[in-house]
Amino acid sequence: MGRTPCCDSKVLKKGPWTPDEDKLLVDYVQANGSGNWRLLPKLAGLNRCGKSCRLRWTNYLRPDIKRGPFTPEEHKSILQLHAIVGNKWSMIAAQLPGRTDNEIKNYWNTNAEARLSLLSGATSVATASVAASSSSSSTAAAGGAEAPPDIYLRLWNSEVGDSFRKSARSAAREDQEPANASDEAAPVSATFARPGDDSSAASNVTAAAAADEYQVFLDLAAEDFELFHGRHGGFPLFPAVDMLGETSLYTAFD
DNA sequence: AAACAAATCAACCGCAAACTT
DNA sequence: GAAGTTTGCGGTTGATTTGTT
Repeated sequence: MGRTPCCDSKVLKKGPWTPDEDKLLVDYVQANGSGNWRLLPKLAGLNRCGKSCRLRWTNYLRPDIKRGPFTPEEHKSILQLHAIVGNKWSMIAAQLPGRTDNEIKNYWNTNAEARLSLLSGATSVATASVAASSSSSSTAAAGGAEAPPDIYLRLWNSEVGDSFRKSARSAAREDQEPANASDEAAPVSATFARPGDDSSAASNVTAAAAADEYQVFLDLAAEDFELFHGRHGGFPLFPAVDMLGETSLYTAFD
């Protein structure tokens, strides 16, 4: 799918914004709203590409931006949320009012060393949990199916998931009689088998069925429960950070 | 005070999803 | 449904600031 370059004009300015440019942008957006970012620079009298204007506005000029150092609470939230969703900076930012994805991303990268040293001592538990979540970005980047965040696995293995499996199977039986007598209880290990995960030597029908069920569950969670909103997310039904205490990998950090 | 290194963060780039025609 | 356009995201870069020798 082709696309024209955003900043194809060589005369458009790049680099740091001047106070005058900031004022032009703020005045225009406050008067007219952001609307079409591609047209905005021309309308606002800015010699910038729309992409640059949008970035400047969302990361710096927006009136609700909270500047200054991260509070301990924000720090904790970032650690916990990252353990669950991985490098989904926009999702993390959505849970931290006034903070931008860029700011959080910079903060995270800036503190990488300290983080790693903590993790190195943290974590047999962390490995499993973080692996499930961090793979969401790596597999997605590799073009594979995006792995779900850890919260889905927890839901899947909770009473909610249990209930879902039962209802799904009863529905399947109605569609497909006689029932397969062996499908009653998928092995516990199979509850972690996700589509594409063929690590099990016995990649059998039961595991595949469990994986299919899990995918349906994910679809339901995304579409019907609306756990994920917007382009990539935001999860308004996401538990408050304190509720994630049991999955916190970093409590020793405080 | 000068030179260098490290840390920080604003901004850019390319990609892909979402949207429009 | 296909093609084209716009928007949003995550990764990365590079300029600036701060700290150290």
